Amino acid sequence: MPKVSEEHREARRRQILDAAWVCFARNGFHKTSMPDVFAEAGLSAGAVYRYFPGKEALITAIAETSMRQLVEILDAHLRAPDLPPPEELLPELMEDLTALGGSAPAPMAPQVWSEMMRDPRIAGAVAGTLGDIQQRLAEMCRRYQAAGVLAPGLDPGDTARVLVALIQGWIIQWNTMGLAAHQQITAGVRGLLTRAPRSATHG
Amino acid sequence: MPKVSEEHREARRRQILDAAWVCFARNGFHKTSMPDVFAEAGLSAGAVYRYFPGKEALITAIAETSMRQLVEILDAHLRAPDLPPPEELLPELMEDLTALGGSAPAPMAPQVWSEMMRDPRIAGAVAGTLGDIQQRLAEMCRRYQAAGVLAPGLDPGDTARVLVALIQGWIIQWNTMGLAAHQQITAGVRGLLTRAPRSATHG
DNA sequence: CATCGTAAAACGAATGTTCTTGCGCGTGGG
DNA sequence: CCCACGCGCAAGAACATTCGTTTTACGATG
Repeated sequence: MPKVSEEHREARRRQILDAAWVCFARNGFHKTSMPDVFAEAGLSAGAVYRYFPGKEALITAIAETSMRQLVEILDAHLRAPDLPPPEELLPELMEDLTALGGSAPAPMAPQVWSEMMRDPRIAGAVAGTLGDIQQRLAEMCRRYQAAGVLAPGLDPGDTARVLVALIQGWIIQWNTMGLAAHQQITAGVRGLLTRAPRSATHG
Repeated sequence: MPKVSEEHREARRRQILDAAWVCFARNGFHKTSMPDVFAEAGLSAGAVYRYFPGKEALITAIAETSMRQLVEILDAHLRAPDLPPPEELLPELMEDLTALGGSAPAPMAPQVWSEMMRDPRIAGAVAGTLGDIQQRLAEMCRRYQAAGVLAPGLDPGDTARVLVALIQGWIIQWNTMGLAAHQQITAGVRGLLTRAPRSATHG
């Protein structure tokens, strides 16, 4: 017989995860101690350990959430009746990502990608979500090809992987080198894609 | 009066840095303990601390070195009489990077980029080198434009930043998702750039 | 009354760093 | 030329913290 409502339990989980998010974004996974999370959550050690078995569970949950944010943004664009022009797609995605948080997009992402290399549990929890991202971008490529604004000879899956890589590097540069780098990349992408191979000109 | 030759001292530094490189590549910066480095170097704690003030000095030195590797590869290409065709440039760079180490290129890079966000000393040590990389790529863009294989309207600096982002994401995906991802990106880049805006068709 | 949460203490393990010790070689007095 | 001295180098035990986690006892609450 539960003594508190299920919503209360879920709210506590969120409270803890939100606190962990703040701490991880501020100091990184490794330089964040569990007492840091306790303090940020305003909870005691016992309370946190009642909801999560340990620090690694917090990390994997946060890592998976951070990647899923991008999937949801892509889904929102896919649900819309039509996509922005190709040269505006990535800039819009970056703007949406920035709107989620602070001044730079996805501040958790670089350390997630770094951690994937050495922590199989994080890799397992995140790899599927990265595949989802690629799949959404491939679908967008197909739509562009159907609309005649992208060369039909391009493989959507391969092209999507290139876009994933570009997004990853974009996020890294925005987070490490600041807004100026972001604006340069925006200009560069617009310049490249407004001259990009389209069905109409290369079909 | 030094009791050992200067070459001996420099050899010891290299010995320690090489050991740190192996440890950091294997377990990451944070999951590598100083005793790990001692063991890998075959030296004692006192010996290592005689040559480096602490762990952070090792990290920054390794981080800077790892980024400079890419600069040197780019310089090698710039010294050559002519560049490969644009669609082969990035694949060749990735091959050169892979030749330096194991099965994936620049295994240190993702954690360096992640660490830049939170450690100002690493950011300071690496930002300049990243700027060097961008500058080399911009020079390559200018050469391509002069050769008429890249649209002259593109800003070399902005385009170079896009290439940096693409390389960063490429390295991440190769390291985290394996060789299959690399091959997909290679195919995607070739597909995009063989249809890329060139002076001859858009001039 | 069972449960949830708190506060605090304690846990062993592991961390980065320092300290003390002694080995070994270059050097200066014989 | 030889030998013992002395110093730089390295070793590795020992340092104080800090870590993640568990446990304790106690109060609040449904």
